[in-house]
Amino acid sequence: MTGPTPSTVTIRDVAQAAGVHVSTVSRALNPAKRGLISEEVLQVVEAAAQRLGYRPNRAASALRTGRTHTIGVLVPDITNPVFPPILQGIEASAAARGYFVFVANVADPALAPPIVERMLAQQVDGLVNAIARRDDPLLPYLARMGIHAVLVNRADESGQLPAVVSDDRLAMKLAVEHLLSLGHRRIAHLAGPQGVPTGVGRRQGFEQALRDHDLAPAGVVECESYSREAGRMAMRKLLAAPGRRPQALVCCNDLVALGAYDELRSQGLKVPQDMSVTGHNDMPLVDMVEPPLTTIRLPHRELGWRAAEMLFDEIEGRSLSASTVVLRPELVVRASTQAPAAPPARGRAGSGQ
Amino acid sequence: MTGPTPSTVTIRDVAQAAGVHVSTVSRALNPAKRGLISEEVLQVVEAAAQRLGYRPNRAASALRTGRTHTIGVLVPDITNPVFPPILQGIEASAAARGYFVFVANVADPALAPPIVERMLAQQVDGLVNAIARRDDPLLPYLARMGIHAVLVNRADESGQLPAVVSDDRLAMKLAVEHLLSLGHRRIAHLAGPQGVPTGVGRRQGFEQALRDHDLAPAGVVECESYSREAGRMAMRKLLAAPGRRPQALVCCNDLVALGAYDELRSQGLKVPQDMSVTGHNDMPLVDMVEPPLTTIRLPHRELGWRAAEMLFDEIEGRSLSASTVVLRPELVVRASTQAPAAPPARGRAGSGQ
DNA sequence: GTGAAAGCGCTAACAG
DNA sequence: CTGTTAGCGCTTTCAC
Repeated sequence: MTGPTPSTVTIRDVAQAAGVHVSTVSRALNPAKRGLISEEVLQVVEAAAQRLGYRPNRAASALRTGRTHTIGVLVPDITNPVFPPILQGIEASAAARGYFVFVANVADPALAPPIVERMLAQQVDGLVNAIARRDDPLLPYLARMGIHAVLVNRADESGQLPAVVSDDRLAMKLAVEHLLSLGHRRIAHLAGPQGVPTGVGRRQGFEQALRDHDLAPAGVVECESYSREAGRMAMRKLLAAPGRRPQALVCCNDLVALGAYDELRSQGLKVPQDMSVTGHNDMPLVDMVEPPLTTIRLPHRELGWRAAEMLFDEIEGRSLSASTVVLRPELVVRASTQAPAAPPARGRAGSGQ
Repeated sequence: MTGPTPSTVTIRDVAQAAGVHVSTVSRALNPAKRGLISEEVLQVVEAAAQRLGYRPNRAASALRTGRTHTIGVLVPDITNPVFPPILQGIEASAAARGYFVFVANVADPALAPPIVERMLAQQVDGLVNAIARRDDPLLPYLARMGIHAVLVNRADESGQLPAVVSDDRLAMKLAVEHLLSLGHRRIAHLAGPQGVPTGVGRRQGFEQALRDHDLAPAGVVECESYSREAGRMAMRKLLAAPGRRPQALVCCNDLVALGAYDELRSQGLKVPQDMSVTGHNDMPLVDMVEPPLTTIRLPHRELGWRAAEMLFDEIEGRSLSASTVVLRPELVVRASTQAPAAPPARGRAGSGQ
């Protein structure tokens, strides 16, 4: 924002103005090398650069050094409220370390390979991958090519690439034990798509948590996606199943839980009186829906931040030992969960049993 | 994803493998110039490129051509649900035209100039700016420097840069006339920060809409930001003002409306019985809060898409004539608005008046 | 239609 | 400490 700078002033112009050689300018302007330059020359060069409005050309230095100070981020859907905070964490880390972030919305997994190709053509220094799937061919590809990459939110089950994730088993344990402590015994699960790691991780966590208390699921239905509509369909399926209706429902995600709300309401059932419901993610506004949703809160921003930090460390040669970082989720209790109603036609027992 | 490509294979390697000169390879691989090459050479070159796993180095072509096929996007807060759809639109347009998008979260306007500097150093071909403020020094700077830039969501009041925005006056007119048609006469406004264009545009739109019906605002309070907490504070202020309580409230934004909900509830007032409330943006889940929010829906994704298209056209020399594109918002009626209660101590009149 | 040659702006040996 | 030199990979005149 200093004065009316015309256009392309190069290191050569600065050198000329300062009366030194271009390489001296290069060194003077490079924080890592300015120690090699005498104080007075430094002054002159900086003054000249300032005065001319010099702005280094990263494309040129990239060509020479092979480093662009640029990373790519792959997300499945920016519009899903889980990702903006993750992105924010990544971006904050990048900004702090002088990197820029390409964001690509990879709506269809089939589009991932060409997008990655284009990113590599852009010479990105590394990738943060939030679109990992089970048996994803992209993962071994990245590993084999030696491309710096870190996964976020979804882990790499084959362990080839480092990842930063939330503890899905713990999350499910928290939800299940909360419901158990309320007195529920017939607990069902609306599971995430089994093609993505979080989908299976949470389902297994759910089942394990019940097993730890010698209980079995009162139903598990897989959702086609992590969306409200998919949640509604899954809920419909669950309610149509034979046998006693579950007392409580653990959902793989808040949107799915809200879809379950939709279906329950349309069938004349009330949350939490007729069924307790829990979500996962604690996305914005789930505290304002009716009833406010009991859910699991994830440190999304930190997920992104940590993943980016790992990536930069790797890029810059400070490779860590820890290959997978697991962050702790936490239970947030709201009004969508309560003790089950007393069994009908048996008198109103206390909460004893 | 084709075979175990080692690392840096260049145009030179392809030329050698194909038995032609590098410039021939360059031409053959450039869609705009392949017409200059004979069919058979084309085959050979493409086969060689394929076989060797050649991937063009954009940093090199950028250095040569001055074009990076890269744009920068400046948003104030990725986490605000307004921006992800805008970003999605931008990204979709970019992907379709072979560009990548740097996303920078500019939390503090003071940080904008250095971020823009860094983006220009990265040789971005242009900028989409969603952080314009009133009297923003960045705008004349961009214009003066001849940097390709398009504003989204917030307009440039000085008209120096093209912009794609929603029609804020129309939005307010829709909200106000909806409330008038319900029978409200004492209508107040929680206004957005007057430092940003949307804040003043909506306030003016609100006032104008009332004036068109020979009415005056029943109160206008400015929020410190577009947040729920700021909405709550503003609501508190409005309720503390002397005079009769407004019957209806037009909010600058959904989050602010939800903050108003918070405060109304804590003062024992009910929406919509005691006060009708409208929002703006129709962000996800406002249809699920209690009561579901009447609001104005904006074509956010299209806002982003159009802005990006304008930018690319400008970059590629197809400059448009239209400098500002104004998109139409639409009213979405839900349960937070209803006819005012009959005046107390006057009997229960019908909805006649 | 294809080759030759120069050079985009910068950095990194290698002298001195 | 500073100057010299070469060249990163690609595109683009200019010849032929």
